[in-house]
Amino acid sequence: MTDENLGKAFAILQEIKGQWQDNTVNSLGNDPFLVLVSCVLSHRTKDQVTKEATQRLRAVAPTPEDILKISEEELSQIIYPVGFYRRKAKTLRKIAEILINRYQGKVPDDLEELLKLPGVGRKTANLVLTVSFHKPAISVDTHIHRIVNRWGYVETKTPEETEKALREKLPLPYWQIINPLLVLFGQNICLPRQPRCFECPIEAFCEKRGVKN
DNA sequence: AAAACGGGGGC
DNA sequence: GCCCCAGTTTT
Repeated sequence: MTDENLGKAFAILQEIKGQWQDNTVNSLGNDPFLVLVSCVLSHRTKDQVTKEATQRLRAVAPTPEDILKISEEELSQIIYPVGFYRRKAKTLRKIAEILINRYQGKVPDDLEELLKLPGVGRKTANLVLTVSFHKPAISVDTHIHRIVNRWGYVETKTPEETEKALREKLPLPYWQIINPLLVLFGQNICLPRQPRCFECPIEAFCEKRGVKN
C-alpha cells in the first residue's frame, strides 16, 4: 500500500467507524489506570467481555487505592468471565501496590517505567502512552500487526517488528488514531480467519485480499 | 523463535 | 469437546 492510499484508507475508515459498536479502547475514556486495567484483563479475552469487566471494576474500584481495599477474592469475582482471573487479579494488585509505593499512586508516562510493571508489555505500555498521555507511541496488537501486513504496508514477522517498521514509516498524525481505528476495523471487517473482504470499504488498496491471519 | 502460561464462553 | 479471544514472560 502506498503512502497516498494509506491516507485515503484512514480517511474512509474514519468516516464509517460510527457504524461499529464501541469497543474497550473506544469507550472507556483516557484514564491511564483504567487503560492499564483493561489491557491486563484483555489478554486472550474477547473484547466485549473485557469491556464489561472493566466497567464493573470501574464502578467498584477505579483507582489503585481502591483495588487494594477490596480482597483478591472479590476482585476475582468481579473480573471472573475474562478467564485467567486468578493470575489477572494478582497482577492488578501487584501493579496497584507498585504504583502507590513507587509512583505516588499515579501511572508513569514513560515507556521504560511502564515496562517495569508486571504484566505490562509493549502493547499495553504504548497504548497508555498514546491514549492517556497523548505521546507519540504506537501500540501494536495482533489486529494492527495482521492488518498492516495484509495491506502490504509493512512486511514483518512479529508485533515488535511491526512497531519498529511503523515508527520508521507511518506519518506522525496517524500515530494517535491507528490503534483505536484499526482495532475496530479488525474486529468488524478485517477478521483474523475470515476477513469480510466482500464488504471492505478499502479493498481496492489492499495487496493481500483474503489472506488468513 | 518458540513455548509456556492457564480459563470462560459460544457453538 | 473444540474453537475463539487487545498478550506477556520464560526458555
